[in-house]
Amino acid sequence: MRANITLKDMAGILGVSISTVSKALSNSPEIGHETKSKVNDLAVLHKYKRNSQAYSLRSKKTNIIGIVIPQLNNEYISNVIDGITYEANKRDYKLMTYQTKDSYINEVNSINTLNGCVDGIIVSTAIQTLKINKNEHLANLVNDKLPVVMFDRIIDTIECDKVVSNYFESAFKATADLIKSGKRNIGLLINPNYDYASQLWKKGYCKALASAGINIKTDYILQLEKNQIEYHNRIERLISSKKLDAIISIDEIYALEVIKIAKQYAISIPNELSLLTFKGDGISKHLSPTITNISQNGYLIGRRTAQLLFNRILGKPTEKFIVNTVTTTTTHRESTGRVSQLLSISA
Amino acid sequence: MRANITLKDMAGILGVSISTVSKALSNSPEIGHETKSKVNDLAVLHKYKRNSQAYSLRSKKTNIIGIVIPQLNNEYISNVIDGITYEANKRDYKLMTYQTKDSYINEVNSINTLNGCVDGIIVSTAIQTLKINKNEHLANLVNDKLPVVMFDRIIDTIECDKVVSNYFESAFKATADLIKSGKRNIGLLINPNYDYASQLWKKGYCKALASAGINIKTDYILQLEKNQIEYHNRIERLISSKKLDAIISIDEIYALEVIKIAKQYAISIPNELSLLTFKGDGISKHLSPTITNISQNGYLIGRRTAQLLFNRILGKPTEKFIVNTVTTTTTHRESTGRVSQLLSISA
DNA sequence: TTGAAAGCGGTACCAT
DNA sequence: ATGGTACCGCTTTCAA
Repeated sequence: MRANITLKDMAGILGVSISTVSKALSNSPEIGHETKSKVNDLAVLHKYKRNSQAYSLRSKKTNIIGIVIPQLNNEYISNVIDGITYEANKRDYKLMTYQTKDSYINEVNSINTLNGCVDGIIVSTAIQTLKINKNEHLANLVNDKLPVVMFDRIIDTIECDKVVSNYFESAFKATADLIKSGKRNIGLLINPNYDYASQLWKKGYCKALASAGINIKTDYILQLEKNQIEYHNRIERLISSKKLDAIISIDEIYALEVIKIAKQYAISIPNELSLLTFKGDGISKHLSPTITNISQNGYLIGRRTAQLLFNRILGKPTEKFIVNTVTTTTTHRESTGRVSQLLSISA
Repeated sequence: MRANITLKDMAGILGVSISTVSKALSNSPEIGHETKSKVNDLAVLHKYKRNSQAYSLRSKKTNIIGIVIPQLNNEYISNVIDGITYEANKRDYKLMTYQTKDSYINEVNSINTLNGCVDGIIVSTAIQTLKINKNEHLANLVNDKLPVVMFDRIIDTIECDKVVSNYFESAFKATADLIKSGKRNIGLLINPNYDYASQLWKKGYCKALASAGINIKTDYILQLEKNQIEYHNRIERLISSKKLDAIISIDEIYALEVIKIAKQYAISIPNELSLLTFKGDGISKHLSPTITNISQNGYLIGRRTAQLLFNRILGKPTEKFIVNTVTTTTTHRESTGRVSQLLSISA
């Protein structure tokens, strides 16, 4: 830790008291113009930076917010963090970011590390946490009155502000568009029910089919888990049956699997099989065929999430907790050629 | 910031002095067994956590290290951070991670935010910083005697420890393997010379060609920039000339571009064109064809980098700065079918 | 308008 | 073995 110049040093140099220097720097009306400019000049000259530890100790604020997310490995989360960073910088707050790699124990450890040294925490919970359904670590934060905001992978029972995407509507529209373009046998690749988004994707998908009078075939819905090896086989079985004319994937990796398997079985995308994916903003446009994708506006989600958190940290405490929904953006690409043509949207 | 129990509180409860409590908790030999266990029990009961601000103020250490990297959006960097996290947790250090999105001004801001509130900084510098060749923000850290370690995107003139991959050897071996399998017209997609790794890739590639007595064709070497739109056209021109029988790409996105263009020109990978990529650990195995890739061991790089940093922070100061090289791992996949068969390696 | 002093929560030296 | 005290750098109340 670098030894910066302190208020005491500056007071010594200028022959005034520490309190005078402190007040001058915070532009207190108590201090005369002359003194203020003397102090400010010296501060600039010596690149004075307030010691954040001392300030925190005194003020009981750390000016740090914690972020706990499953993985740092994609374009979307990178944008979320960018959005959070923007809001944090604006308020002179710093960030501590931890990834859990979707492990419960990592999540608990990260939360514990953060608790006590941050003014608020942003969480998108690990798959494993959802799966085993243990939330005390998060409930404790709320009990401790530490402001918490969850996004994406939220937990209903935790009482805090939340930011999500319009999963239901996205799935409904994606499905309805496919139906409009003549598809009737649409596969759905989602996560198990413990995943909040997947539940809503399923509902939106089912609603769209029902609205069109199409029977829901449960074997067209695959609730997959990435750490189970057989997920590949399940997708392969579904595709090789050749019953489908479209597939909606909630996950980019599953979509890549679909492309690989389709190629293997000489099924042409999009001629025989349309494909559309959630997530995958980073690579969808670089693949061949380019893949239509529904992307979450990560940057905006990050900003909203941070704004809600700062409202709790700095602001007027609102009574009710808010669930803020950010809309997704669909980018039509080659993998749904007919759909895109019909809707005459392109990108 | 949650109000935790303090030493003073505990001293009050137990009717002993603050110093006694402090010493008991740090297991000082000065304190009697009885007192120690009384104090420890109470600490556990009330979940005592040392106030890190107060500790930092006193000790002049923040127990935080800063990380400044270009982007958080890939598997590799996620693993690097995992490695750093492991070493940091071991020493009870916390992390502040900032991404620059490859912008110089973001990098300067991140560094400045971090300087003064961390005990050391790990940097992989932004493309723009390399391009405009401005380093004062990093040189200043070194001058301030703040421990710095750079990895991957390093800057030679900054005097600090560094961790890199064996770029030269990787490129040499990749090229030599392709030559061994009969390829003679090998394209190379790299970044401009300001990128340290690209320079070495080019050298390794040239050396391998020279060793095999193959003339180096400079128009087979494309030094691309992602933010320039024409990078796609340059790749397309190179591939559509149909002069190549193999391509080595230093970047995953360029490799995806190659696949797309090859498909467009009905050039079969790997039959007519072998493809091999650096980076891309996340998706190479999910594409079709699966892509042979040379991956950097992100986790290990993270650990080494952190170890070097902690040596400087905590340890015996070594005189000389170290450049630590971590070897890459080649995973042979479909995109270099013949090469992989010849070398009888698989994955 | 300026300054003295207390205190935030620890640590460590020096007494007892 | 235990306690008193000074101090880390800053903010803030109260006094001058």
